[in-house]
Amino acid sequence: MEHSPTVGTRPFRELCADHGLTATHQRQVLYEVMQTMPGHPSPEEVYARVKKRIPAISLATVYKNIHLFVERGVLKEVSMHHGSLRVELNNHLHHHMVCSHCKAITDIEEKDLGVLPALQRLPGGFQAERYAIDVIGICAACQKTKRS
Amino acid sequence: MEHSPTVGTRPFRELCADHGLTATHQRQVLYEVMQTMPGHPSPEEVYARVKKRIPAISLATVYKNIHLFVERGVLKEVSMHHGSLRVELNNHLHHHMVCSHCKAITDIEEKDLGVLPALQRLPGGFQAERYAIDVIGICAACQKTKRS
DNA sequence: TTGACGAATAAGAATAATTATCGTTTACTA
DNA sequence: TAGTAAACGATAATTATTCTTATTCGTCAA
Repeated sequence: MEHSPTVGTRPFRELCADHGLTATHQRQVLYEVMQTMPGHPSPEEVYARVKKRIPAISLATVYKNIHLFVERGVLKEVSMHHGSLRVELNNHLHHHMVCSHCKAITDIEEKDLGVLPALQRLPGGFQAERYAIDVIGICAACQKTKRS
Repeated sequence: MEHSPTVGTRPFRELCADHGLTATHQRQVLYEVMQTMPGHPSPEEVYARVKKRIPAISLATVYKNIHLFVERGVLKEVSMHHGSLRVELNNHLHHHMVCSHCKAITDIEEKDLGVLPALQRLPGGFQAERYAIDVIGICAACQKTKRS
């Protein structure tokens, strides 16, 4: 099975350099796997997928690198109404709709939600970097199965 | 040590009745303790405080009643960029500023943030009930202790 | 009022999720 | 290519959450 080792590799190395991370094989696979999981995967789910490509990888490594990615801005932590850590790639701007009944999280585009006014001059000298909006309510499926 | 058992008791019983909860001693203490913790306490922190008044209480009881309070709308779950559940009294409308460095959460009034346009007609037939905004950034204290 | 019944509760046990530790291996720099 | 710091993997420890069960609470009929 022929493949070019440089395809996809260079962008990842650049990404690591940009974020001050050393580029390890495990991290690259972790990152690639998460690119194929567009939702809000749990660490266990990511681990299961990565294990197919690196059977010897440890769950602790997955946790450590997820936290590291979050810390360095490669991933974004999704505010949780789950029982476990959830993340997503820090790609395009969107927010979340959280069903208060079944806890499902779905994405909503910023344009479908409207934009907040400027984030300058917040109380206490807080320096804003971004904002995350959770719209909380009842999803369509739960509306059907629920009386009143 | 004399104290009037009705002071503070009746409002709590009313609150329970309003939310369809039976008024138990543990719940009352839990509620009273949380009133003295205006921030966004974790279950462990609440547990530590409650234990001073009810040494026999179990952490599980704290968790269960916190969840129950959230379910019935007495408490509100704070969207977390913490590793653990955080709650607050469900009092007035505000959002949160989360420091991505020290994880502190401070409240921000809705008027200081601006208001979102209407929440009608969301994609997928999602029925919105409320929204919660997290402004993520660096708090004043962390700005000082951080180079570049 | 009192006692039996059913529902709701609290405690502790059990489980799940996450983090810390530590010996070994790997990646970057000179 | 050797030196050094960082990362890895295994597993233990800790923390968070759920489950189970004995007990308690409130109600209602006698």
